[in-house]
Amino acid sequence: MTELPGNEWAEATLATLQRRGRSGGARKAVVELLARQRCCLTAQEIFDALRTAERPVGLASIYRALDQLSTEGFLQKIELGAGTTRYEPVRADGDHHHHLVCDECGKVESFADVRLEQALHRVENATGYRVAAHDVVLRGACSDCRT
Amino acid sequence: MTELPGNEWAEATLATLQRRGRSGGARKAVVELLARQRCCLTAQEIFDALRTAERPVGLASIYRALDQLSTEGFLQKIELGAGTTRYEPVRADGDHHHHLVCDECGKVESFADVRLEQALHRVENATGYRVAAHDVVLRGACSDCRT
DNA sequence: ATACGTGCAAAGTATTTGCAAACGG
DNA sequence: CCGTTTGCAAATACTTTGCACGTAT
Repeated sequence: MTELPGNEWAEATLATLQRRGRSGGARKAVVELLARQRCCLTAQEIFDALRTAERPVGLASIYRALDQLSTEGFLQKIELGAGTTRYEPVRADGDHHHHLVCDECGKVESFADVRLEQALHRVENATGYRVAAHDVVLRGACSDCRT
Repeated sequence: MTELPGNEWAEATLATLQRRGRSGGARKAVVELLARQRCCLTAQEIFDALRTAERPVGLASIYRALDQLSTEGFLQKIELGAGTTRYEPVRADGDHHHHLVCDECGKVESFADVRLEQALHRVENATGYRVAAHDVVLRGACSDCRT
């Protein structure tokens, strides 16, 4: 039986941190919450979720955890243009995706497309940059909101 | 002789606004400054540029102008992930492009790629959304900064 | 013990808003 | 004139930081 992919990521992340002598309850709660999500969360959403359901964690600790985890490559920062930064797990592989935002209702979904990735890689190789990451955001009206 | 593309955009934008009974010196200065840029600017950069060189404009007026102009489709909002929003003219055509950011020095460049656009359009049609815009950002180390 | 983690409150930034005065047709 | 625009200052929203206390090894 394979585990839920989220748990796998959480366990690997926490194990790596612990090996580096970094452990702590607040960060652990953040990691475990993110592992269970299907899409990216904001710091405030994490704060609210942990406050009511699990282990309350100070907002500052959440920001610190998110900053560390994304700097160390466990999380990806995602800017969807609404003034708040979102974060989501960087899972082992096969899960690379991008985001689709509904300008009306704010809904966020994800999508993946192999040909898009191929086109991106071609461009990346042509830039002269050592490209470390790419983000694609599509904005529009979702099927519920298109009038 | 064709005009500079920037002036063309500025004139069309200001003329349209004026037809709608909307005119004013601060917004005009913002439009004319943006028209002369080769890449996207932040509100603060616009403030600084106008303060020293042209017509001083209050920061609040700059934010208001940028908000109106992007809502009305004259400007595109660009989020490059540094916590500040950038804006650039939406020119008539043939200038559709995306951005390349150096994580080390902060430099921003633009690029365009037909095959990337084709891949994006294919994806957009498959989403079920009415996609109004798309943004692509590549991040990495530029040729000067890659060690 | 020693280094890391955490929460709170205070400080910072980026952006928005209320309002009275100035402007434009 | 009358609606729009502007600048200032105050307010807001998000995020970061200083610091004293708590925790893990």
